[in-house]
Amino acid sequence: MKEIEKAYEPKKYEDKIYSAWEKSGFFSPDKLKDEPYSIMMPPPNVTGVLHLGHALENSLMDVMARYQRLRGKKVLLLPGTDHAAVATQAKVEKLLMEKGIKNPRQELGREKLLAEVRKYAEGSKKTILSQIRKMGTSCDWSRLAYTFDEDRNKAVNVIFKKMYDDGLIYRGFKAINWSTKGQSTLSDDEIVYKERKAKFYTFKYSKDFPITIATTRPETKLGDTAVAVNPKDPRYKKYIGKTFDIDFVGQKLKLKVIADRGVDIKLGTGALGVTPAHSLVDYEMGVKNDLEMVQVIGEDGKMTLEAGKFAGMSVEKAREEIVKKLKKAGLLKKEEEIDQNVGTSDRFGDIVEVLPKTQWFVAVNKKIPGRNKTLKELMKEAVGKTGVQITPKRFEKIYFNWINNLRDWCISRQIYWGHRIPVWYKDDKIKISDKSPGKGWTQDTDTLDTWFSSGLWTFSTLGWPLTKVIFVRHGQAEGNARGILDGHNDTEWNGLTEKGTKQVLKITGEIKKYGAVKIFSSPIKRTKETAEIIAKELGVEIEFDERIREIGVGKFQGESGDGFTKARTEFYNGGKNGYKIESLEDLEKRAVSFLKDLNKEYAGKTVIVVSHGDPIAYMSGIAEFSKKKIPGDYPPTGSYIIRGIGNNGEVNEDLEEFYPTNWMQMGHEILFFWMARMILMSEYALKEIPFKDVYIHGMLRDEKGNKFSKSAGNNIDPLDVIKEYGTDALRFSLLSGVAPGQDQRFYYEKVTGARNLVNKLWNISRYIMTQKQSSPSSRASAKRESRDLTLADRWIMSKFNNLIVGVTEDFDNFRFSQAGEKLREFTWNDFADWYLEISKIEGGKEKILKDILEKLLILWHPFIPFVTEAIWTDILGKKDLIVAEWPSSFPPLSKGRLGGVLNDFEKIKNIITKIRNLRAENKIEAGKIINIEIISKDEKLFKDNLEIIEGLSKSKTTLKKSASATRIKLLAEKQDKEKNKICFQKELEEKEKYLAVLNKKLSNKEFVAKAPKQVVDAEKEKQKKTEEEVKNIKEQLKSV
RNA sequence: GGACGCAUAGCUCAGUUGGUUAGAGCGUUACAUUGACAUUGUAAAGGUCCGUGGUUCGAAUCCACGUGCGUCCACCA
Repeated sequence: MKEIEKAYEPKKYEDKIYSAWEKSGFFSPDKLKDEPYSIMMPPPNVTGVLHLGHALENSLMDVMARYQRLRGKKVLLLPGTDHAAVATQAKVEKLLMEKGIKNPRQELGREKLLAEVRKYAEGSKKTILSQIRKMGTSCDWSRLAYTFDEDRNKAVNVIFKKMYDDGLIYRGFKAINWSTKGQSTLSDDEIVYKERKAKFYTFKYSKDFPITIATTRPETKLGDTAVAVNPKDPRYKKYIGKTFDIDFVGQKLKLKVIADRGVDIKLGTGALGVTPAHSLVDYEMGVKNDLEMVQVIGEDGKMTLEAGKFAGMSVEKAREEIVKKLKKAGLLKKEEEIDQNVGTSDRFGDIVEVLPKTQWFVAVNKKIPGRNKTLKELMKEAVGKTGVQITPKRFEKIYFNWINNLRDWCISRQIYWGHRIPVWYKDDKIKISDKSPGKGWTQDTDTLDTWFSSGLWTFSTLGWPLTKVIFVRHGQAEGNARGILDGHNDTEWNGLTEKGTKQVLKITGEIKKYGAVKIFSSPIKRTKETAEIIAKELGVEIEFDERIREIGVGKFQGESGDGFTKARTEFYNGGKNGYKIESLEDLEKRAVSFLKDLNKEYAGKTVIVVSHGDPIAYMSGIAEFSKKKIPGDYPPTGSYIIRGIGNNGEVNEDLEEFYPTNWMQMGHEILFFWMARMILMSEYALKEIPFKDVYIHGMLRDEKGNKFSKSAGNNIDPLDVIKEYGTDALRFSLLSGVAPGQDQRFYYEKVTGARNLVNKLWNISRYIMTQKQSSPSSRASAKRESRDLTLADRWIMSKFNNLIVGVTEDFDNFRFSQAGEKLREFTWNDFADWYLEISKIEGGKEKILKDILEKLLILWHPFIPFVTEAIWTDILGKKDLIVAEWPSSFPPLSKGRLGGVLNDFEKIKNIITKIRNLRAENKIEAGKIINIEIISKDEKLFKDNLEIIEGLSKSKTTLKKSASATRIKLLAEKQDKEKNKICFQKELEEKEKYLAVLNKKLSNKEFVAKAPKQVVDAEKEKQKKTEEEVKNIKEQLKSV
């Protein structure tokens, strides 16, 4: 065996191991079998590099993916990135501005700016992907996706059209959130509220208006069209319904007094000015009361012409002026300072104005045609009992709370970077299309909210929108019955037989439920007849298409037997022998062209394709055409195969196989942005939940508990941590000592601890594998090799068995931290500190040690993949740890003996610890062998394990049988009597106190009567034991 | 205004459905160390589980109220 380094050196292994993993193919589910298990990576924004939060996410996903893979699942962990529309454009614009381009949008124009953003995004993407690799994430790179690539764009366009057709996406002139700095709309969720001081003005619009109102924004009052009061308010009842023409600081206003139950009688003056154009709440009141909208603030953040003489002023300036005028006119009643939450743009940072604008919205309160439910209702139903499970559960409440407050979602943005809204205009006509419908049409200039495409992530990554195709092979024809080879020509033996007709009727009944919208058929007689039967039964239209006809068999037409084989051979040889037979390539060409067209037109829908043996075998992928062997698998006549057909005409089984996804992890800050939208889109498009389980993790903070942020300058690059401590150490430190949903602090001591642990495991392995065959340190061990298992053996096996069960349970319940804790405890304490030390004494344990080590590495692998792999291959010389078999139990110990073994071994451990303790208390030098006498009723147990006791406590021990519990005597040593006495007294005190507690408990009649019997018995047991111990210590005390 | 979370050893945090003499890691103290590992070993010290009530045979755990910190949401005019 080659030399193994004393310490594990991550740098030497990690990159090498990662590329070996990639090469192995096990990152892809295509090489795995059995039950599918899927996790979608939350795609990081291409706004920069990954931070520690991403490192945490990668660790979480990967620990789960690897665990499931080891459990034998067919795991898909799908990687990707997010174009992050506003975030990315805002970032690039900022960079450009720093370079001196004052207004990038104006100066560069759409195309040039887009090119800049794309360049930045691509660079960022590259960095991010390499960082994900560094984290050891075992994702399937062959399925890498990007929210802004072609396939995802198609998904966006398809769903946009579907929602538009269903009336769920509409265009409307409404009050929306506007970022002046970003020159774009924002959804309600993109607003960050910041607390600030504001002046709260109480005033009258004019002398002749009877109601006093209060506001922090007098300038918006120029756009007021109503005053709202509570219908129950006696002060204002008489005015409700009346309209007043008034003069407000020189501006003519027409104010209607309206009643609204939402108005708080006690707040302010109990009346408020309603500005439908500049407040979302007022807007809703406006809709209810049919109020006019007067826009006094413009998109540039300045007062509009509607604001009369204030036009052109900034909002702040107008406010100042108005207050001045009110004061002068004696209309200002009160001016007080209050704390106010002001909405700001999360990406641009400026204060968000509300103003009216024509935008695109998703209607959340409108019934979906044919489903009699609103999107909001779908979202509500999807979470909880039978739907999505959220860990920890409390986030369900937060989710529902959000849903209840949900308004229509504004999805159009005025920025350039993002999916262009697939809407075209010509005069007053509107068309939804991904490309120009023709001359004179212009596309909407807006782009979509980034969360619109993120919402599709769980299924747009799996090939959606697929066309569901039911490939039907025609029913039995004359030719089939007679064994005659039929090409694509119509011949006299081409019609369906009676049996054929029956076959078709039968399958028609079966495929009815899929709701196909169209039948495509080969025009040849046997398929035509088949298609017609189906069409009649289902009432669906047929379209004949030459591209799915049977292959041309040239001169073999009408042959049977031998000709059949010849024709097939020729088909795969590409018709080289001059028979003029169609080749596989020919078929491929026309079939793929057909399927591509199909997917363009019927994405998201189901169609029936009636065709023949060869084309169906090819199109459905049941035969291995690539190997150019004559396919053995044919669909029999009158049978059908259902397949999803993807963008490139390929068979796509991913959606079928991996949806809904099994598990998703995310931070709580993204719950509404993302989780809610994914649920919305998935329930709407697929009528399914996007994932079965969501695991919410907390936010990472720095060692002081502050958020990581650029401005605070406390950012930590995960790569720096990896460089110094290794990926495994970083991963384990992020996953241990945390509870789901709870924020966690990152500090280096924790990483060091994890690094030490990794190294410990390395050295345990090194020791076990480099041990010379049996080097017993004492006399008896040579004999033992062939003997039965010792107590220590049985103990470690029981412990290990418990570990397997416990860790498995923890993983299954997403208790990663606890699984890690258990593993650490076993590895370091039980296995290394006790068992390994015992093995040095008892000897002959090579096999047990190796067995446990191997299985232990498997248990550890999800957490610390690199070091376990390094040990597995380099030290153990084994292969493919990544798909090793997760241990179920180890080894077969009868349950009855288990408890006894653990108990007995505890006694041994106790004795050893006590002796060590005695040594320390009496300051006996470490190497010295001391003489001990143990007097105990467990004398036999100690005798059987005397070697261990003596070896681990460095003592020479004599045993004496007694009826009572265990006593230890230190012989022939000058003992520190006083100290010993104090020691014993202290112990005695403790024990007596405990005994008193037990006595009290057991003398409580109610306890004995009402507590479960097990509990009472356990307490009695403890009482008995403690009584003995007390007696014992008392005796020892005497002898000191 | 509503909701949620946190408060456990000097520090950072675990603690699944109420049944332990309340745990871990780091730190601290003492001792040890050239054969797996100083990224180590052995031993020890260290807690009124925020407070007050309640439910219960039994509460760190459930309930109510209070205190301090944090987060989210909202028609905060």
